Amino acid sequence: MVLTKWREKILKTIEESEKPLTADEIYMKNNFKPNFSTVYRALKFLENKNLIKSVSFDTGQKYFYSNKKHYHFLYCIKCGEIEVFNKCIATQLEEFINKNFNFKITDHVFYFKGLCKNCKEDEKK
Amino acid sequence: MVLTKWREKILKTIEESEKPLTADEIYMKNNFKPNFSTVYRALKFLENKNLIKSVSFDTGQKYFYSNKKHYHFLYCIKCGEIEVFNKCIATQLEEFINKNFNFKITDHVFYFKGLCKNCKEDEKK
DNA sequence: CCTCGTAATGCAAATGATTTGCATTTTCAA
DNA sequence: TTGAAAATGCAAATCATTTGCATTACGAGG
Repeated sequence: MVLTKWREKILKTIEESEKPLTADEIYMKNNFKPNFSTVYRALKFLENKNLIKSVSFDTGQKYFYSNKKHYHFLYCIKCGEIEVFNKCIATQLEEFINKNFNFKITDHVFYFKGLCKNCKEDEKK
Repeated sequence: MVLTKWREKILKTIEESEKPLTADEIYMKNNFKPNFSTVYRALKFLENKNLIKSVSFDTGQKYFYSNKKHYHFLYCIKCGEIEVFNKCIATQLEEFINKNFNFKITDHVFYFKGLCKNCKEDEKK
C-alpha cells in the first residue's frame, strides 16, 4: 500500500487545482492516464489515507479536493458551477454537537445552493 | 402539472418522516407503489415546486426531506446513519457571501461527517 | 542480480441509482 | 362527452462507479 507514481500524479493534480475535481476531470487532466479504474482506486486510496476529501452536490457525482484545503462551496443549481470560499463558522456548531450528541466529528461539509452570476442574469430575461 | 394522488402520497411520506429518505425507502414505505419511475418523477416534480429538498452524502444517493424542515445532519462515515439537528448558524455566513460574492443564495447544506455512537464504540475494539 | 510473492494496474463486464422512450391510462376543460 | 395534455407503467438506457480477473511492476530475501 504505497504512494505509487499514478497515485502521486493524481494527488498532485488535485492539490494543484483551485477547484474540486470529478474523477473524469482528473482523468482528462492527466491525458486519459492511467486507466479509469485506477483513477477511482487511487481516489479511494487517497481518501482513506486522508490526503484528499470528497463532496457531492446534486448530481450524484463526487468532487475531490485536497485535504490541505478547507473549502466551502457556492454551488449553482442551474449550471453546476462551483465557486469556493474559506470562511468557516463550524467551530461554534461543533461545540454544540459535542455537548449534545454522542458523535465523533471528523469533518464537515457546507455549501450554499443558489444561482451563480451568469445564471442570476439569465433569470432576469 | 398538478399534485396528483401519487405525488401527494409521496409528499406525505416525506413530510411524516423524521429523517430524510431515499427514493427506494419512499417506494417501500408505500408498499412498492407507484412505479419506481413515477416515484423519481414525483420527487423531481416536488423538488421543482419547492415542496421538498434533497441532499447527498458520500454515496451518490439522494436523500429527500420536507421543505418545511430546516435540517442539518450528522452523517456516520462508517455505517451511513443519519441523525438530524436544527441549530443553524448559516445566517452570519450568508451575510458574508452576499457582501463578497455575486451569487444568489437559495438554500444551504451543512453536515458533519464522523462516527455515530455505535461506530465510535466499534473503533475501540 | 535474480526471483518470488504481494500489491498495483488494465480491461471489460457488472452494479446501483436514476432517467428516458414509448405505449397506455387518467384527467379535466371545452 | 370527448379530445388533448399530462401522468403513469414498463422495459431498456444511461451515468458514475465498482469489481473480477488476467497481467504487470515492485521490493525484500536469497
